[in-house]
Amino acid sequence: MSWRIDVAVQTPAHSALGDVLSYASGVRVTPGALVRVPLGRREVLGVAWAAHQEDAGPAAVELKPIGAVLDALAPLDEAWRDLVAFAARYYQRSLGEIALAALPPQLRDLSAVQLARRLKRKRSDSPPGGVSPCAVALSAEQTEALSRFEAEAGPFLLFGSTGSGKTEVYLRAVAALLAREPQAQALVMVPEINLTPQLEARFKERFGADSVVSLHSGMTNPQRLASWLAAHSGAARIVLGTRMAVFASMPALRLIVVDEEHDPSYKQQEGARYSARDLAVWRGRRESAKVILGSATPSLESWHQSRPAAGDDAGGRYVRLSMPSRIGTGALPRVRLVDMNLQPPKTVLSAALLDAIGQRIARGEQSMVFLNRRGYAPVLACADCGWKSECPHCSAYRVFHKIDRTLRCHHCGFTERVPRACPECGNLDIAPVGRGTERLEEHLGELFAAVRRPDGSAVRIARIDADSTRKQGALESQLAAVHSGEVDVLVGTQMIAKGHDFRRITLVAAINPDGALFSGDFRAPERLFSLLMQSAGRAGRDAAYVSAQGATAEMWIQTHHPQHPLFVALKRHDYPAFAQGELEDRAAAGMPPFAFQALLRADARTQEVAQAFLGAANAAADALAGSDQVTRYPAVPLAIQRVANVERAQMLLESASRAVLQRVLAGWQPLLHELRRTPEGKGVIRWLVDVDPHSI
DNA sequence: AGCACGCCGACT
DNA sequence: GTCGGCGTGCTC
Repeated sequence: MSWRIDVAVQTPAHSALGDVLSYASGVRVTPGALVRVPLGRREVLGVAWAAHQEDAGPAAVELKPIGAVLDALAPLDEAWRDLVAFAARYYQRSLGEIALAALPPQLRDLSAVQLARRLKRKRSDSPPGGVSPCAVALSAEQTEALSRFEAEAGPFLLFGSTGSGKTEVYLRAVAALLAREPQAQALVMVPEINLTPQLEARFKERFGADSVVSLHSGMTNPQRLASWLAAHSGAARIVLGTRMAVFASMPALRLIVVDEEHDPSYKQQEGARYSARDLAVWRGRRESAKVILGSATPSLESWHQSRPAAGDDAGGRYVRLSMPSRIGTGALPRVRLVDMNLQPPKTVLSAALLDAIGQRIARGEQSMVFLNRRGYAPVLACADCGWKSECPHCSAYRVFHKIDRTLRCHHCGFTERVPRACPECGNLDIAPVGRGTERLEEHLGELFAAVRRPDGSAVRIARIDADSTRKQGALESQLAAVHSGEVDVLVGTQMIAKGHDFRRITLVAAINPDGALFSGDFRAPERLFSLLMQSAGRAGRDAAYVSAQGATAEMWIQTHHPQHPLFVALKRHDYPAFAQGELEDRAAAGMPPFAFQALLRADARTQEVAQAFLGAANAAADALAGSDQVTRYPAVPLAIQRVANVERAQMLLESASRAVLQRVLAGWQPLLHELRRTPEGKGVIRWLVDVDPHSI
């Protein structure tokens, strides 16, 4: 008796190979089993997807025999395979690409024997797990949210302001689950690696170190394999991780938490461009696991999808659980708008803001100033001939980093020492234009050089951004310095606005947030509002500290548009008002969440070649059923049109129906593969489809 | 994606 | 005369 086994292997999307490759086997291989199979001249890891019994008689084609079956490991279950299959289909990628990316990288290199040995070693330690009860009393809002969570099916949108105690709700929900069903598993996702350690600590404290494993790209390969195996075997109760964790194999999954669900990092931006938040909701429904999406500023998609009260059928499918109040007495910080139109021209820091920071210094409190631009200045320019520090490989300026006197391209990494004189005309007068965090740090240093702290010492200014935290452990040590009070004024990018609890900060300032108000990206206001709300949440987290100081926590915003509805809503901490306004605009303009989008992008040596491919692709789509219900916009260059000498162009597709858009995309895929072999496809370096794109 | 094959410039 | 550049093509 012989079998044909269909195996998902890592076939790249461009290869136009089928979703699965078929191999011969003398025995049936269980779907979901990990196998090693020959592919070309090498042997690769694959996941058995289906087994077909071959009729006796001559085989149509001679199949290569399957290699080793890694049967020390339980096969990936059907629910997991369904999730992978759905993600592959929805995001227009191959099955194998998603499946293999979802497995720990080390599994690819391990032989069957090595894996068996590893598993034997693992089994020896026995994890006893005890849930330590929590002494903290719940607020009325938390109690209400939890009881509705227990009573209803969800999915739930936990709309809780910063400091309202969302994490405690997650912990209780997990605790209740494990009390009811000790062998159950919960998946908890956070947007960034930086945020895992403190959450991990809280979960381990509550549920025991052995019950919790982490899964994110900052871990070493052996660590990731160990965590993955613990999840897959069911030994781990709680898996805590970043977006990749949505694909963790968890046979007893009953609960999924997506914290800060609005965060853009849940959308993968390269390779398979999936949204871990959306997949989490899909997975929850498929596996009957309850899903909680938590945020103080939900994505407009989730907000639109949620209904405010029980039994209210208006709105969407999500149950909205609101926790508007901060725990304890800490009031939300007062928002102060500085009208920059009334300031002297070229003001960087208004006098009123400087005064407020000075008062904080005098009282021994901390301030945080953020600016979304790292480096010293975004451009270096020649006053004489107009030369600017363009990157020779990208359509962008190289940023001036004063610290090491370099010009660095933030897109391709091209770095050179700053020229002494203008490379065009030899003029020595080349000057930085605009400012980044480095220059802001320097500027603040000058402004406060003469100021003394209460004990007579000099004011201490620190900066946290991607440059200052490049080294391993640098972020942790810099955060620790802020926590221990070694810093008076902290300067940084949005990195400092997310998640970290700075208890002694009583002032947060956004220096120049206006860029996002009128940018071409329709999601920019949503991101700005969320960022400012989160930043405001950094101030005065420690209510006891703030009131003991007699201080008021404040969020300062310098803007040329103080009447902008975004700021008006922010001033009142009124996310619902902001969301309503944005949703009305989106509805009127026929944009998400009222329409569904996809991008086709092409990269080539020249813009013409890239656009010609998109043009041909557009024409090819005419023939597809449903294409009349999909608006196809003309091909345009990307905002940054050239990166590392590659020209990039894209076209947008939009439809009121997700299903129709999906159907068109699915039908398009083979046509796009064919196009590559036509004259219009020659010279295209790569093309890719981005479903539900985040930035367009 | 890998990893081959395949046809043109600077080296022992 | 070879070593090696990366252009094109294939992988059940």
